[in-house]
Amino acid sequence: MRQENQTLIVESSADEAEDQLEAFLRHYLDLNRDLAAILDAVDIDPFIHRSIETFRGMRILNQEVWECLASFILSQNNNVPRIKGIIRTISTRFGEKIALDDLVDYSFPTPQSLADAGVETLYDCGLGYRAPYLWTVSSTIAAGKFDPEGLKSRPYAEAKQELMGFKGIGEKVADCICLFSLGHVQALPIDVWVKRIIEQLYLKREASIREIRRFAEDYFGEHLGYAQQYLFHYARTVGLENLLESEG
DNA sequence: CACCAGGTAGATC
DNA sequence: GATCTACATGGT
Repeated sequence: MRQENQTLIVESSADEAEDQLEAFLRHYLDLNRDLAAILDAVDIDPFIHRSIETFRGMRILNQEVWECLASFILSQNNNVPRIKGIIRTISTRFGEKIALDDLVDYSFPTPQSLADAGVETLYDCGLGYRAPYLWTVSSTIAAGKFDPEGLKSRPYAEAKQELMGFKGIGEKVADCICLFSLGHVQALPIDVWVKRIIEQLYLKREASIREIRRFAEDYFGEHLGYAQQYLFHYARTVGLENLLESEG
């Protein structure tokens, strides 16, 4: 998939009809959402203004629920390169091989394949203490006792609560799943970065998770998740210090 | 050898 | 509820 100016060019080895592939991609890339309206609504101060100015067009993907859920369980108290490495490892070991011309890659493993692999094998992939978390959810899904895709029909608060029922899924990971795979743009995953951003840019002091959430919900409103994404991306790629300077 | 990384569970007050 | 700590692993 590549973009040339205003055109997206897609090549696929799947045997789907063209219009189905297009419909899928429109949803996956969140193109059906009125981004301009959202950015307009959250563009309320110099910090987020600069983030929007710099990254206008960035959208939040609607990832597959299972892949998103599993990936964010692995993300807890972990760094991005290692998270990527672990996902790469389990995909190579338990996913399906996918080929397009001379490109070869592996799909994200199914719940069943991870359930079959067993906890010990997952430890071997370097998951650390997250191994039993991932294995348990995998097994529950494989046994038909939980349907991740079924969460799509539920309101934000319900989906979040159900997700938090699993060991290894706390508030932050649940919010990631809600935002990145269920389309709930009011969800706010508060990780160390979001905490830092709200504290340094807005509150000018240390604050608890509860305080951060209360402030951000009140301040940004219903499109909180998108506001977060623009600030987060600016802080991580350009730098939080650069945002601080954009005041006034 | 400390400290950190897209946190969470369990214990405790 | 708010606060404290252990937790696997790999990188500075």
